[in-house]
Amino acid sequence: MTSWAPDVVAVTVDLVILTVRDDHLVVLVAERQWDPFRGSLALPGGFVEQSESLEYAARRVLAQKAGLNDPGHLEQLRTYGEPERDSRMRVISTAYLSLVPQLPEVANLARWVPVRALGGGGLAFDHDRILADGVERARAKLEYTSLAGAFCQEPFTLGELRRIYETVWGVALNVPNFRRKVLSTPGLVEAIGQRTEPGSGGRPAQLYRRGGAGLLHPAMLRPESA
Amino acid sequence: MTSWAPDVVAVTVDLVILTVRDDHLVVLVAERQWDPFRGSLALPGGFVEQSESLEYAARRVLAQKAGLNDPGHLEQLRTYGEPERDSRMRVISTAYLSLVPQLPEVANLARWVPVRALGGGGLAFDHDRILADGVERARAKLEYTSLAGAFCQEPFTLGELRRIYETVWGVALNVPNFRRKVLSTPGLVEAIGQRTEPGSGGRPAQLYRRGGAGLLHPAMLRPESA
DNA sequence: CCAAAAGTGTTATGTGTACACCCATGA
DNA sequence: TCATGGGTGTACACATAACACTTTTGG
Repeated sequence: MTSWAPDVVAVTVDLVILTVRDDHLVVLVAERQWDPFRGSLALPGGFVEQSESLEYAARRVLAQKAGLNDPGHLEQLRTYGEPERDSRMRVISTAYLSLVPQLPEVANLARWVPVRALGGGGLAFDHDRILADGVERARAKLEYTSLAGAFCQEPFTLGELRRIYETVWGVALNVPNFRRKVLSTPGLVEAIGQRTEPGSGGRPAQLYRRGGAGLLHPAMLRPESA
Repeated sequence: MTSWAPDVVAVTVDLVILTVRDDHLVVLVAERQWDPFRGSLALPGGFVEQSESLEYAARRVLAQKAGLNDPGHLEQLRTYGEPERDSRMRVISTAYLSLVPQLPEVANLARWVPVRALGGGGLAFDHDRILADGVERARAKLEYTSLAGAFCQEPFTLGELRRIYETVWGVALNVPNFRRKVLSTPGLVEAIGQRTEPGSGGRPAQLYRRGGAGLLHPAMLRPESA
């Protein structure tokens, strides 16, 4: 046994937190207070502490920087480790993807920005790439999982659920066929036996909550994507 | 600016290297020479050096420990960062998944072991979990990508390609339907206009090479999995 | 009355699946 | 002639896509 020791690096977590507001897919970003990239927008993130797991660190950042104590959905996205991605030191970052319902208000210095407004550029570090990966993951998983429900506040109508798909995918879906597809997929949604209060024109809709199924068989296919 | 400094941890890469040999899905493992887990089997891995990217580190380990200089396929799998996963120090590990053709021989101290022989237990650290994640990723990606070709040495027959799917998925596929499915998927395979030499009974088969397509539309569905 | 959103019915089209059958080779 | 693997044809079940139509609300 020698006195050799491995190189050490700093490890962070960065969060892609998505929700749908006013028919726009929006992401939570914060303005950086210090260099590098002072004044630029960046994804919420933080260093991983010695005795916490990566997921625990992600939940801590979610609570501290976004005020979210119960993320509807949280999954690991990918790890980014290019040597020059942070000019200060060697930092590798494990990104997490969180999908939350519309409810959260702007927290601290963070705010919601439409993904399309960022247009693939403008975030600090390699966060444009991380955001793009997160959005693509979310789009893909709507197809074969029940993840769209994570964007909805319960109870929800099938119209609200459909607008989630349409917003995230950026396409229009056929209304009657969407309804049949959702209802014929076991465990995707469960009717709670109530209707919306009439109030804004149109027939009151039945209300649903998320079902127990995680994976969809067969998948909900998106039309040739936009 | 204060003198605060982030916690630092060691970062490693671990590799799940899969291939198909004799109709078995096998993984490359090495016997550990030092504690902890001395004598146990573990996935090939190594520390990430200061100035190399994670993927570069994975390629270096692939070359050094497995003698593979041109992996057919290499992708990031997931990052594992539980605080107690390595008793010596805080180590987080980014796992990579590599799929290679049958050709490679056993290298150095590493050897091929059927995944089913490990039976979900027996590897050092949390490598059972990493292996399970890698196998599940490979199984899933056969469905919607052209990844099965990465297991084949070119040129290959449709029968060989079919046995890849059957071995990885652990199911039997309908022979005529598999053929039509593969040939009707644009860019999956390309005929090279030659046949196998007759020699072992049965009609000589046409030979193919991998096509340019990465994603399959529509997907190759696996029967209810085994 | 019309507009808007929910919800139902029907039909064409395409894809997956099952199975019968033929072809080319070795033993 | 049989066994083995390659390769073709065909019919049925099922899912999607397109569109016409009805229901229930507000203006």
